[in-house]
Amino acid sequence: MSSKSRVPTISEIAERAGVARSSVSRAFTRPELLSAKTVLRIKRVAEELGYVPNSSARALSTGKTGNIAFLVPDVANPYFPPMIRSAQLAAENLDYCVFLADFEESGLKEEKLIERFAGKVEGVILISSRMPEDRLQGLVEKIPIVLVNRDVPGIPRVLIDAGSSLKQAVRLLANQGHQEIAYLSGPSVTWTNKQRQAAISEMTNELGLQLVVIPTEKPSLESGQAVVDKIMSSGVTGAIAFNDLIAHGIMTELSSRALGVPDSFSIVGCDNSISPFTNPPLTSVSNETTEAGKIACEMIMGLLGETDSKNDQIKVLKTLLIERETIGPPCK
Amino acid sequence: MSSKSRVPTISEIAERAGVARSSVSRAFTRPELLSAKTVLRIKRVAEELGYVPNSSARALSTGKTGNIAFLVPDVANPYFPPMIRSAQLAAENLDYCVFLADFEESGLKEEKLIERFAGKVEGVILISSRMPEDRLQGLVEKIPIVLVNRDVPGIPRVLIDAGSSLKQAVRLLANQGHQEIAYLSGPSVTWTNKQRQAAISEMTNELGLQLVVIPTEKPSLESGQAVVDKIMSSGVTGAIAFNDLIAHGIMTELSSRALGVPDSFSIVGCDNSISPFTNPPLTSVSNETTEAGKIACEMIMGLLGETDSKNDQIKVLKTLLIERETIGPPCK
DNA sequence: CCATACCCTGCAACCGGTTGCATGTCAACA
DNA sequence: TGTTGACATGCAACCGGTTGCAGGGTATGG
Repeated sequence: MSSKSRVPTISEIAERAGVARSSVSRAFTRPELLSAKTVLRIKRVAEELGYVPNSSARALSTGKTGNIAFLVPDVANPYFPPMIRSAQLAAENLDYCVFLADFEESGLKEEKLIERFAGKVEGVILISSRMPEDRLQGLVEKIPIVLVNRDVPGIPRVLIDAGSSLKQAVRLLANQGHQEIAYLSGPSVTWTNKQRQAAISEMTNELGLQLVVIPTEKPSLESGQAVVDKIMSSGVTGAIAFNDLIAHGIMTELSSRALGVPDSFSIVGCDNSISPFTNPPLTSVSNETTEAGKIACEMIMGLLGETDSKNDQIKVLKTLLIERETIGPPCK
Repeated sequence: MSSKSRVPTISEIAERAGVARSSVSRAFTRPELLSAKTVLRIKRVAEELGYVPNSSARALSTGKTGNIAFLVPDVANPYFPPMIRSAQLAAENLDYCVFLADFEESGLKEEKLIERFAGKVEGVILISSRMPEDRLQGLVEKIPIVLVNRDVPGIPRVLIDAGSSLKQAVRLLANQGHQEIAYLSGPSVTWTNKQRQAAISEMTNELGLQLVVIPTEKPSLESGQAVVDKIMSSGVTGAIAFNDLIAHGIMTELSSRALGVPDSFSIVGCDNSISPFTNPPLTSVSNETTEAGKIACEMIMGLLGETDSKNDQIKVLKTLLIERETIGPPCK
């Protein structure tokens, strides 16, 4: 047990510098109220003694902790890290620190985590929240919340709209001659999944294609691999997956059965997370997750009065279909 | 600006329940000191009013914030998220919250972040720290620190030893007939890179192979792609990369030049992060990052007196070479 | 030379819990 | 029935900052 050298308090600095405690406080928070000379002297003494303001004490008297929480369904899903990073960066620029937590795709755990963070943060950013709408509405009374990829009226939110890109993907498949395609759906409660499925469904109807919806257990590689049998027996010739991980799982499994993509089967991913690096490169929907994280953070800061809140209650980000090499004509 | 309903304080609960403030406090922290009846009454009132203890106030008087910080060089590198998740989970079980920050592979930023967190956390877990050793030694006087993949005497640390697995990989390449191989090195200041390079170098010497060390700019896919020209002109017939990302970048670039793996070139990755999913599946070194995160967290808790500290100053985790399909005979 | 105003600094209360110590109550025991 | 001690609760100081208000000093203008 190494003995930590104790940090000096405001009182010790005050004594050493021959001023009142309040002056020391002001030297750090509102130096314009003191004479330049005094500020300098105090800062010198503080430096010398290695003074660091105690943030619990500061938080107690100001009521501001300088922290926010960032909750994601699964840190290991490559969709989220870029968002985490950009949000953290944005927070850092305003001297905020960010707690990260993984709620493991569970609305219950999500709620528990929020409760735990409640006293420690000034606001919460919820990514792909699984909580029931009424609980969210209740929560928002107690703490500022910003949602990403969840559409609840009255709560500030950032939505990434993959709809038009997915419609374009359907059209692409139709142009190649596909008549029956599958949608490998993601977590059924999420806004993201509902929105993606709706867009695809709308477009297949419009073009007169047959759509088969096949649920997956999790938006992971493993779930993609596991669902290949169902795809094969459904008779479809192409598929759009909820995300790149599922799509890639399918590619891997097909490949192990000596079925090539796109020769034997066409496939489209979503999120552009790992798609540039698959072999062959996966056609996918690119979205600005980095931008989304940044905006979400700015929204929270707006709610906290740290930045000018333009009171943008909702921000929708566009996406782009990136055509690569996994779509071809149907193979029967 | 939605009006947040104010949280009641201990005083209001006390008044409503007809007891002293201290009793309310004890009802939550040391209920065994009060009669069961009183505890019940207080808790009921608290529940009713939606009381949540103010953690800043608690932190101020106890000196314990209940937070730790977890710093990684790059959140988006798939090597780290599993570690982040397991550490967070372990912390959560002991009622700790974890701050996450990305120091962008920079020792300077790392130091700045630690400074910022200093007052807010009880301890810091540093992953692949880039800070100079003397700075770390200085830091450890001020705050409990646990290192992962950095070997500084006197500071508790978790090391993932890929050495023996990489030696095995060299042997595998030698058995296939390779005479000259390359090591695509990672961030030069990191313990991980030094250790990996040393192991490979030792084994190539022992087996009489020629080793070419080719530096990469970052441990990323892009850097892997960028370095293919150098590899080709070096005349080697196989390579071991610092990590899977670099290895996969190389595979992608080779593939776009119509050079197949392992027919035209043999390659080995490290970390087993994306290797199961590349095409062809990449031979790589598997390591227990999940375990490492958990252990690091337990070590910190040990330092904080939360768990029995077995005073394990150092923990080394073994690795395993996973043979897949990217090693073949040399092609000249 | 005095009044006025401004600038700088100190005083003291406050933020919301925690905790050592004192006090009061009641049961058990002699 | 008086003494002892365990148990339950209250009192008040304390953690380390922040901030409204008051007061002293100095410059400025009449």
